[in-house]
Amino acid sequence: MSLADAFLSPRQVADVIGVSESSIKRWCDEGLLETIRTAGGHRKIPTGELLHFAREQGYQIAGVEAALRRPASSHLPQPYGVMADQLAEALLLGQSLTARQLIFDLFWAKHSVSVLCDNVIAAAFRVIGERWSCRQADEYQERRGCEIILRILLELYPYLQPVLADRLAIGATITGDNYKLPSAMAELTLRAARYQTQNLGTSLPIRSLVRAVQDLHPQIFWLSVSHLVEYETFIEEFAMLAAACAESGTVLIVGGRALTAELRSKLVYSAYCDTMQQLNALATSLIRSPDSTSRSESLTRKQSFNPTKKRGPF
Amino acid sequence: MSLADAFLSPRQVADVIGVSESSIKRWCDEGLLETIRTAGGHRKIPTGELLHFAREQGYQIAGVEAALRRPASSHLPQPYGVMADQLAEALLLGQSLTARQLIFDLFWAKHSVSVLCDNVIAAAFRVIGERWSCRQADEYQERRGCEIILRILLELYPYLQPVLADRLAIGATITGDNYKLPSAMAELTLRAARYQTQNLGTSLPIRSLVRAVQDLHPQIFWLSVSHLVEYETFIEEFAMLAAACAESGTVLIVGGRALTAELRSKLVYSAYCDTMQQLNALATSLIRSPDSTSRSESLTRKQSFNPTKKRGPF
DNA sequence: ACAAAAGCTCGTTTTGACCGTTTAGTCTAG
DNA sequence: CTAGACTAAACGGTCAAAACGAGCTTTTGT
Repeated sequence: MSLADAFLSPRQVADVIGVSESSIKRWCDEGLLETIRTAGGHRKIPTGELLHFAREQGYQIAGVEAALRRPASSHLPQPYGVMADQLAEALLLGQSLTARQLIFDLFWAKHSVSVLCDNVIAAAFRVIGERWSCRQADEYQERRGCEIILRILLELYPYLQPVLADRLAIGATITGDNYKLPSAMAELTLRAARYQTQNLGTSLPIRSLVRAVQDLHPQIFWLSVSHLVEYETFIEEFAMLAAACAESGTVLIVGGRALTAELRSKLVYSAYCDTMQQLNALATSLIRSPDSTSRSESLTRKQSFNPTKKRGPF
Repeated sequence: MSLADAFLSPRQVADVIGVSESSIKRWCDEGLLETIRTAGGHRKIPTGELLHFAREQGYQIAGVEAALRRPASSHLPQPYGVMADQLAEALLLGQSLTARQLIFDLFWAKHSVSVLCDNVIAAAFRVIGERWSCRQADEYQERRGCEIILRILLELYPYLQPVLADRLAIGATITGDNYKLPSAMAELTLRAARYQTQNLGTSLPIRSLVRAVQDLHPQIFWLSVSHLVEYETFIEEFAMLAAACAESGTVLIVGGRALTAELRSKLVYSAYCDTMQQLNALATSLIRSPDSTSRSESLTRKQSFNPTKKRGPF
């Protein structure tokens, strides 16, 4: 557990995934595994990179991982709708292991986290929402399912590629909005896009978010608005947040089902995202063209990332 | 972070970049790392030089702060107060790695999770609360710290003893109470006491909690009440929950700073816990004498687990 | 059969563990 | 407040184990 495990030698990596040391070295040199070199020229592989590589190549990692995701489950690529239904079922019943298996199988099958969030997790919660409105599910079942998913999402982090230096994204939800899941998915998506992330939590006053932007100067600020209590004050205070973001060169990305088109017309922001895939596309494009984060342009040019009318997970 | 971190020992540098102390010393002597020598001949590496070297070699040093925390100069078990202060500091600065290292160090040193929750985590948040009331800390810092701790606590689960069969504990917070941390600590404590746990989440209507008890028939139901909005209806609805617990032979354990002595006098429950250590003692005693959960006795005999007046973490 | 990928060999270089000795820092007694 | 005692950590040096690179052999997949 100590930090000493941050880097591994080729021998260690070879043992873990069960190939020869030579292969590891070759792969390192070919760039399949991101490695650093010691002063003397020895390769060092960051543990995170190993986990990412293992998923990429489909290698099973000896030990805990193998037990966690036994290949027993069906390898047939089921359509997302079916997976979402299965996940919804498992979550309603509180079967956290089944849910985890399901998510990990998909993740291991190299589905991107943004796709996973949109097509499976958000979809599952839409199913759960329908059941709930039909009185076929109780509130505690939905909430328990939410807690389960939140934990599973956290378990994915170690398998993501290492973060890029100087790429910070922070985010939160506003006062009165206690929906953790959309914000958690946004965080995961941005982390998968190699941003270092800090989740400030739910139900924070915009006043405090402004200070966070001023203190941390993130490249991205995500704001998830699933529930809105004070319409007027929100519009007012949101302007302060936008101003702070403009000031620090931060891209302000908003999302959430409480942001109706009518409300959005009264807000100034950098981008609106309906889905995690849009968020992913946006985050990736920002890395490729870092100049678009320049102070002068970040808030003036609204980006449109809303091609579909399908209700998003935010 | 203490100020005296201008210079590092070879050991510290070795920990940060993940090589042996010998290598660091060799590199120093070869001039790859510029070093100062003390009068007695010990090497001292300026932090700036380390950062420069790491950048040169491509090392990602995420855990500088964490490693810098090591020099504590003595393996003497620091008093909990000091640890709590250090943890509060790290959390306020958003240094998740430092916080994690700190918690894990204590955990590895075989401190029980309940002690850890009470004397370090809860204590740290009291410190943060004081800072906040003195305007020395912002709300987002407190909330970010809370998110960080929640994740660290989740990381501990894999290291706990397996659960005992047929020992289920579920819990939640009531509508309007969005304090996740006390409930999360309660869950961890019960899990450490070998209960299978299900956290239903925050801000749930008691009506739904009743249904959860009826559906799941847990041995324990924990209810954390940190914030109370509707005093009267709470008293009323709580009686329903107590009745449901009595019905299913569930031990109803309550806690939280919103439960004043005056309010408690109007409630019927199995036990009130001020601290996680009390909760732990209670949970353990229930396993040893499972007959005490029998339907007839569970709610009639109130247990007193409140020997101190110290404000608890609930 | 054949090309590409994986694994192996070998002489050289780097690393990390070991160990007896010295320094730094803390604690206690005068 | 200083002196001496004591412990943890750093020192220097040695040496076996491990990693390096380059070229060669075996396996795999079509």
